[in-house]
Amino acid sequence: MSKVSLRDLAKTLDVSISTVSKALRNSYEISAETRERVMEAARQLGYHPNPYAGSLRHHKSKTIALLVPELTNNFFIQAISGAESVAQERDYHILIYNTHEQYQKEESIIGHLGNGRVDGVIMSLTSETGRYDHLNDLIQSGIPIVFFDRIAHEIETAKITTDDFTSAFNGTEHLIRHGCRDIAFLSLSDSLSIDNKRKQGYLEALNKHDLNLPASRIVRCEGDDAGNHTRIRELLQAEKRPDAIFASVEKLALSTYNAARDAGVRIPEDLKVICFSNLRTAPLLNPSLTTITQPAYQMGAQAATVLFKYLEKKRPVIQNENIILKSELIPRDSTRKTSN
Amino acid sequence: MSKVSLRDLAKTLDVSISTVSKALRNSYEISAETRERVMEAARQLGYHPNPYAGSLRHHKSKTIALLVPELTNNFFIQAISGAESVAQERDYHILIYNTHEQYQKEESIIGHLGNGRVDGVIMSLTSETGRYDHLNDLIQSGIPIVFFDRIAHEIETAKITTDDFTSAFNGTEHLIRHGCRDIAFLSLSDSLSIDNKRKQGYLEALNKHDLNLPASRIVRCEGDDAGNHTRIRELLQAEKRPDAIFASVEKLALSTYNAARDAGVRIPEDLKVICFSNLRTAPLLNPSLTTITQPAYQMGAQAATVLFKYLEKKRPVIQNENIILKSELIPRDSTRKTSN
DNA sequence: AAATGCAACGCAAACGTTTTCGGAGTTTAT
DNA sequence: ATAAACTCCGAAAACGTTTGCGTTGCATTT
Repeated sequence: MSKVSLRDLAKTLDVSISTVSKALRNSYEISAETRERVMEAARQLGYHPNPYAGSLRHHKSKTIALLVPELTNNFFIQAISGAESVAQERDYHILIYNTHEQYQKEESIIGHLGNGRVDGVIMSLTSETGRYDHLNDLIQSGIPIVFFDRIAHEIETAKITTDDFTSAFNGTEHLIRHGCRDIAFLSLSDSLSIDNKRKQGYLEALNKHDLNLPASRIVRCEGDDAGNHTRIRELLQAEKRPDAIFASVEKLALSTYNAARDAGVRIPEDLKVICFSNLRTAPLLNPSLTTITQPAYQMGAQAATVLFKYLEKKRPVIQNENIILKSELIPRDSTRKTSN
Repeated sequence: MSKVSLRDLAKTLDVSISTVSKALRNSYEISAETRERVMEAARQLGYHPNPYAGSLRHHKSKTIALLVPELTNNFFIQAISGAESVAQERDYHILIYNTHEQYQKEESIIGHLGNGRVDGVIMSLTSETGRYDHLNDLIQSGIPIVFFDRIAHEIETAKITTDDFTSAFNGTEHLIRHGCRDIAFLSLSDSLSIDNKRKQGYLEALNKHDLNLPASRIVRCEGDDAGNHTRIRELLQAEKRPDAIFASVEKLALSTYNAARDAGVRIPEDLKVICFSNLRTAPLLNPSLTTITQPAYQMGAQAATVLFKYLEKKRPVIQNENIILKSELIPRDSTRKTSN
């Protein structure tokens, strides 16, 4: 039972190809009787239309691309899961690409998406991405992009984010209320919008509470886990170590846990830790980890919903729009007040 | 700058479409001079070939599908990541589908993959999947499938698994060596090959050590987290509770941690826990979790490698082949020997 | 001078659809 | 009875490629 085409159906039924095609699409031009015959034969022979032939005619692929900077990451996975659910409902297909936090890969992949392979793109930027020509080119060629989390402000389109500034502000205040005065901020990138917003929220909270900290309290980390580990360990073993760490992303908090263990620094007695995270095991950690949890699944679902809404129009140019969802601060033991 | 086709290039260069096409593919039929002119123009106008036109001609899409029963799952994500890396190297594209542990979805998605959308499939079965007609049909229609982890023995093709029997055997012996005599096994499915192998390994170890346990020590769990939680809590609060739990999958171990906390059962003093898991935070849990960790990334990469090897042949019929990778037992505190 | 060879290019078919248009046959209206 | 309208279907173009083959012009060989 090899592939069966319209032509095959037409031949066995002794009608024309166009009749078969119309019958399958319930055209009014076809009599009920032949329609039934065609349908039956299609079922019998296991006919499935060749998607690419249709794509070629319609300039629609019913496929979107999903670009993320990291795959083994709870946040992105949940977002992907959300987008996938919406796509499955709408009979869309999802091509997935890992940009590995590399601008060069992002550019290359976006380039390959040019000519009709996908109808639209959902993406989160690389931590290296500082210029947006490749993205603008794609949009110019008629393929809309919806951003989530790591967005490009400069591009006019729909962007799904969370209240990063407020969350970071609240998170920092949470630390201050629990007795911290020397809070280090672990940053991932200088070019990323979310990183900057979180940084600003952190600084604004310090400012409100008249805490003057040296610029070195903002520690710039990288993709490399091992490097981050030693960087954080040095921070914790320095002359004057911070009494709290605000990790801008989950993996930096995990590195902090490991580094603290190595350095003999107790959490939360010696060091309180909070971070943005979608870790399911946060309540089970030792100690349980205080997190700011983003609605990752909803962000992905929302991004897909917005994209599909526009894709169903004839000329899909997405309006500039900022959709901001709320994150949730979940206090746990890593920021628990201690006697000393 | 809208989409530019071969025809557009031909028109601006005042040559025929076929000349342009051949020039771009470095045909010997084209002079070096025109070849350069064409290349330059293509670069200038940002020409990218329409992938679907090519697919239509060649019956090759350079695309594969990846079906997993769950997305928010560390094992599957790492496997996906491995497959994606290999695919990106080879310029293949990956369509991703979540079957949500539902046979019906699996069947439907497989059905839609019939006519040329993909060149091949990499998948892990649903816990509900007990019949394989849909998969056989797909293979009959010329689209090869490579299984990983949750495989279908009945289908002749390449299958990537881990040494589930041995790992479960060793894991159970590990528990026995650490003083456990009443070990419960949390199972996920009766139809899944890996679940059965793990169960057999568990039973064989019990047998070797002359431990006779009632059949009720094998607890059949489900997809529903809440249900599992109460099921496990009841197990722990029963008259005579087990002194160890062997969770066949990660999420059942996490439910066990939660249930133990609810029931006031201490790990590892009252209950030792081991499980198959790819959790990055296993060392950071309270207590740290003893795991049998599968080489998930390598499994995905391996599956992709095997698939691509066959796809490059003319008639891709995959030989029956069992590729078995080794899992690693990593002892941690959840199975630590305690005084009492 | 005629025949042959070769280099460089264009024609056209094909992949599997969808859709416009026209045509044949039948029914309805005048 | 003739014209008009309607029903049902087929022919063919188009989407953007690739490729076998034919064609042209020129140089080389006899």
